[in-house]
Amino acid sequence: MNNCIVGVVDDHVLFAQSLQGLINSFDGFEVAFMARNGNDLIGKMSQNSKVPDIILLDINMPVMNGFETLNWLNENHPNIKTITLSMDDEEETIINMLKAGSKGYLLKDIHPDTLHLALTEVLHKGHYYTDNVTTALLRGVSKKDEDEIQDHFSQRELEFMELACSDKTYKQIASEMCLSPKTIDNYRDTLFRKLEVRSRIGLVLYALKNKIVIN
Amino acid sequence: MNNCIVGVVDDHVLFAQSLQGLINSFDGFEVAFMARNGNDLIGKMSQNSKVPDIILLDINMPVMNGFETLNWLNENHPNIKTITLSMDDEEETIINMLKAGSKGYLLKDIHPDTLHLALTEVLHKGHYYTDNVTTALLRGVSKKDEDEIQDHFSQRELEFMELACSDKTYKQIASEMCLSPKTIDNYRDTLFRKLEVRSRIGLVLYALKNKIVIN
DNA sequence: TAGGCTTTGGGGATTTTCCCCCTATTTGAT
DNA sequence: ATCAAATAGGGGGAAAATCCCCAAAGCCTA
Repeated sequence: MNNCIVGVVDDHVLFAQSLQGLINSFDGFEVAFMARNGNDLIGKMSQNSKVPDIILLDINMPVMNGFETLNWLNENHPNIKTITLSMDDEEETIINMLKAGSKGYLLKDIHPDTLHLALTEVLHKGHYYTDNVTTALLRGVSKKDEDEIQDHFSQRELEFMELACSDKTYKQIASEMCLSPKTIDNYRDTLFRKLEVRSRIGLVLYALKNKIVIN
Repeated sequence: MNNCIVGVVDDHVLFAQSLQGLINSFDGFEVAFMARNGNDLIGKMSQNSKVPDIILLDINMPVMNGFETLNWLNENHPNIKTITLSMDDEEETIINMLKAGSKGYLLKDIHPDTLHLALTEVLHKGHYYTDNVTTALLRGVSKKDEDEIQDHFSQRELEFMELACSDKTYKQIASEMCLSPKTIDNYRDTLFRKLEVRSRIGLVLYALKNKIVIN
């Protein structure tokens, strides 16, 4: 059985080197090469004959960051599985990396055993998702906090927004809200200005993106 | 230290009873009551003085199903944590239960140890998300498979749909696609009929819901 | 009690969208 | 070789949406 080849892409030399030592100590894993950013990786990938099975990828790197690197890998080496290894636990960052196909998202302060487990799982099952990943994804599907929404929109505006996110004309919305179409005109205009959009489509996209209305 | 009180809501008597036996055998857990569906639960909750900490909830039940029951619990007993226990591993079902606030989603054929772990984690951390949950959520944020999309829409239609999901007029879209506005009219009409929608909003909602265009 | 916000409504004009109708070329499949 | 799509385009009209303007009642707060 051959070793699982791992690549490390991180601009923090000290961290990357200790990571290499750690991974080489894992049975069945070996670090084939290290790169300081995406550009460096591209260079090393074209020279090196050993294509890695798994790449550990930092996000914040100069020249070419982790997100760009991941997209390049998807295009050029779709079979390589990547695990993001970052200090950033911003929800949006996590989701962006997952959307781009990262097979795992680990914070840098995890226990070495977790890294070992992650590598093993990604190698055999194809992915390893920790709690932070699921939590981020979960917030992505659920409605924003009512209180937070109500700081920015009145009750009536919210009702209108909800109905605007549907295949209905304003006339129909007006009658559902028991209002004159002219009043609906008014809510629309107010929201357009408030959200700086120029069309109902813009309004709908805003409402969905910000989880004010759930699709 | 008091035992963690567990409620079981499931219409399969045999399963519910063996589940009760299993949970009672776990150290620190005890089943306080069982209900055959949501309605039954509501009745028992009003009589029983012992409010459970955790409720194990089946989805497919007569009279009042798991989803409705979960929403009732959210309204009336927001502190009770629920774990869904179902045979259905449909992605949409999973996501709906999670949106409604289920703290875990287990398939009925899991190992007893997993149930024990789930109960313990939900009690202490507030949630227990297995791989099936994360996978379902992940598919919810990522674009549908290109091949599958292309079975239903032509390349040009997809380009148009992408642009239609933005705060732009058809005139602007036409010029971005280097087409006459009349041609855009045509793509719109074709898609409206194909998707059975009556407005651009409907088109946008379809594209987003079906992950054809990612927001 | 004055100012501000929400809610409600209207006038009027301009665009945009929607919904039919129609033609023609190209390309791929049967 | 023909038929079915995809692609491109057009005419014309009705309906909706957009974008200004404005007024007034109600309600809360400083």
